[in-house]
Amino acid sequence: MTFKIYNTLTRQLEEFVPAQPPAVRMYTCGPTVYNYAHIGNFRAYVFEDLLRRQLKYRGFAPCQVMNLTDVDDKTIKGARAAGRPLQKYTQTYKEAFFADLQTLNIERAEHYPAATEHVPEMIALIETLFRKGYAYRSEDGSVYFNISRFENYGRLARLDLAGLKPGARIAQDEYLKDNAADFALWKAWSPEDGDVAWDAPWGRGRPGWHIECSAMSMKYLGPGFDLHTGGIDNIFPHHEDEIAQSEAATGVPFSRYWMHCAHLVVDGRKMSKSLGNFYTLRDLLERGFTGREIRYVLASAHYRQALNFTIESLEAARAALRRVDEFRERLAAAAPGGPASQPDWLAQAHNAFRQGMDDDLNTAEALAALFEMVHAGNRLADAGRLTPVDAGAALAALDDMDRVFGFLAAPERKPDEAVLKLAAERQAARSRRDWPASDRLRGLIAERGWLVQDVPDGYKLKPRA
RNA sequence: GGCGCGAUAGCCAAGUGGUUAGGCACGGGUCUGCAAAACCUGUUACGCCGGUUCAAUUCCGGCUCGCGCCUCCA
Repeated sequence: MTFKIYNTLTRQLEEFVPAQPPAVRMYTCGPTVYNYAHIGNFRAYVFEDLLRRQLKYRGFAPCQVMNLTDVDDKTIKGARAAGRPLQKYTQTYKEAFFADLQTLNIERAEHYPAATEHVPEMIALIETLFRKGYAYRSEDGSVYFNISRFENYGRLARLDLAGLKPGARIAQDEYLKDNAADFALWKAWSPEDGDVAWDAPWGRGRPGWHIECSAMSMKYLGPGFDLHTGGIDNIFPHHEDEIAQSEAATGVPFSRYWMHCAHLVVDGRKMSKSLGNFYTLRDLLERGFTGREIRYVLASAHYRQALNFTIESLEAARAALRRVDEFRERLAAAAPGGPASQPDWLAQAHNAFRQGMDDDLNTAEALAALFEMVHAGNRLADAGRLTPVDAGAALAALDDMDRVFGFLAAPERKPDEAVLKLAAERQAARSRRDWPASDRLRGLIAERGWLVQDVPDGYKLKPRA
């Protein structure tokens, strides 16, 4: 069995074979730090995290670079509006971004280069493009890439240049380019930029968005690398432009595999502030959902399929995870231990999990395999036929699957003294068969966020979540 | 206009030329002082019209509806 992925470049399912296994050099387009990232952004980051974890699971050693765009139109505008220096402004959102990654149990990449710290590299790259005749300076001091010089332009997006229709989205008079389809490598300083500017041989200004990713990927991964990922909307123009710039400058193929994550919609509609269906991660946490539940929802659909995100799906995630947690608890209670075992029901589920993930990260299939395992294990346990050895093996399988899923481990929460005391009082009331007092105490405990469950030999306290 | 994607049960969501995906919700049951939780169990769906085929939700064609991108949106 091999790890297959859908390569946007060829529009085909391909076996993933990095240039120098086990190393995998991968670049993932990161956030523009002008605001809190929203749930749609995080779908892409969770997808990339699943990919990263799957690579590790398969024995690869990823070196992942995720850029932080901390200078562009939006960051400059946002900083001005906030009346703060650009660096201070973006710092706030960089920190929020990393906190959010942690909330979602997203593993850290090896490198998080910030655009503002790599301007010299970008200038050098643009100089190379000048030298090779791909770049030109316009009257106002901006620099553009001449796409007519790059014959493969449009290959990734499958766009026919002749079919490009200059439409409403392009302000023809905004920039002074030779060809409307040319894109900016460098933007000449304008008064709105304030003190956000760098000196370059061709004039003062700031780098364009695309050149940032080319310069930083080359610096950390070399001129050509294995895998590049991002949101589907980045295919054109961002990734197309990255390819053009990079290959024009280096003469070697840029990324060999490209993977793109489909969009997330909320309640079946594109997320937008005016529809009131726009969520940041923080919004959802404030509503009482956990990062774990959110991660589950984001991971539960195939990454190339539009994901319909709803509050109900978060509630479904909560219930599904509770079931996994109960199963895990049950396994742990079976006093597992002894020699390793691999009963059929477990091997089957475990294999189905691997096959699902190997098949272009089919998380929905892998998740189904997980629940097949829960189901089979519970049945055996109910029948009193789950041996401690098999329970231990099942626990190990859960942990193994969680290397990729990253949401199977139940967070530990301990009730405080007051709750423990109430629960003890309730138990006392129960033993003297004082049901009204017992029920009243159950209510008090619930108010403190805990659920009492009566079990044969006493009671259990569960967070109400 | 160009390129591309989708339509699967109440909701979410895989997949397959014939054999139960899975989750949530709901019904029934076990357990329980009552509950809750948990577990077991049940509900057999593939937009429309043609075609190919012994057999189509799956392949082909058309249609309808919805969505994305088409110059700096994950």
